[in-house]
Amino acid sequence: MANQRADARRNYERILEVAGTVVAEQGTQASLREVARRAGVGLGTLYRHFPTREALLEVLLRQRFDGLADKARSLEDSQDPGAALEQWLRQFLAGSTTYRGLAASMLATIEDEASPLHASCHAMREAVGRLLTRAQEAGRVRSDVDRTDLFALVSAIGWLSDQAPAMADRADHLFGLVMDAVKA
Amino acid sequence: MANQRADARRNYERILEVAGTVVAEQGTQASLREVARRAGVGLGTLYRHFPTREALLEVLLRQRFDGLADKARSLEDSQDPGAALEQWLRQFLAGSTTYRGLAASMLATIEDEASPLHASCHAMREAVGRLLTRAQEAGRVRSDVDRTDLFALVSAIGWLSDQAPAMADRADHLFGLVMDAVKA
DNA sequence: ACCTGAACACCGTTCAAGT
DNA sequence: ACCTGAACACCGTTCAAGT
Repeated sequence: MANQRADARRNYERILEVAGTVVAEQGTQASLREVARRAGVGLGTLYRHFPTREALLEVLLRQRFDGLADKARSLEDSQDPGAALEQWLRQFLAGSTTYRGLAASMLATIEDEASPLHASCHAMREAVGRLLTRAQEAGRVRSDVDRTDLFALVSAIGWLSDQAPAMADRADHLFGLVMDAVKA
Repeated sequence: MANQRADARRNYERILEVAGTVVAEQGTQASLREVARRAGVGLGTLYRHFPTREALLEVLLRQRFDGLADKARSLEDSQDPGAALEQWLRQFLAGSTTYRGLAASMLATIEDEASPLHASCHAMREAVGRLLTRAQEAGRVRSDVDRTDLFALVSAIGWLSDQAPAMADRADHLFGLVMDAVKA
């Protein structure tokens, strides 16, 4: 990392920066060719740094997961565990609708034990697990619901928001329904 | 329709038949080139009969919607309106997980007033609307839930099933949670 | 070490040329 | 009237050639 050539490091950073922009514009299916083009870099250079599209997306996702993990930890002291969990899930939903395909990418990464982001996800999963356990112990959430159910249902609402503006408009309502489903 | 050339009609039927197979194998994103190839037809012929991928999928979807509309009508006489609605939604879910991308296509078509399948969808929507109203009048379903909420939530579970085997494995459980969400 | 872009094998879509 | 496939403009991915 530290001992790589300066141009290589610059290219890496530049690709990531441009990828962030292009993915925000076009979603996770954005053209990698266009990323290379706009980064002013050869196509091979992009592939050298990020062998797969996943590898590129994963780096973009890492900050997102770390931020969500921090948020979960900061909510652990809340006096109202039910509200704390709901607040965190709402933040997760908001984050997963930033661009098209993100909800699917996040869900895939969360459930992928082999992902390079496993450490980062693990921290987030653990923190959310504690929020969930506390909410369940307070009798606010059904005991037959686990973390994965929550990630799945909220990601699904994120996906719905991608499908049509009419769906995005009722995302709040659907989120409310799902929260009611989960409550004890 | 009736006065078209015999070869044209044969091609139309052949393309549809092959498209059904290929889409079942590869999902809604299947290569149209491969459909034409396997149908033994020029690429231009496929485009002449089906100007867009949507046009092709729509024909494949039509039978599905008609079948679901029939099913809804047959459930209208049930003594248990809550169970009838749930049974129909379960069938909708089963149907929407037949191949990858189907849940998204169905949801898009249902919500698209301009679709050529509008008539077909309309019949289904009306029938489901009656099932829903009866369930609500029987006090079994929340009054703040509409048809679109149901289509959205169940399609979302269909989408989840596409994302990973682990999700497909818990589709029943998630369906149960959503049903509880919707109940009065 | 690292970068570059041509090369390959695919797409979707259009349209001139055929029958 | 309809069919065909070459042509065009894109992809993702690899890799020989350069610095």
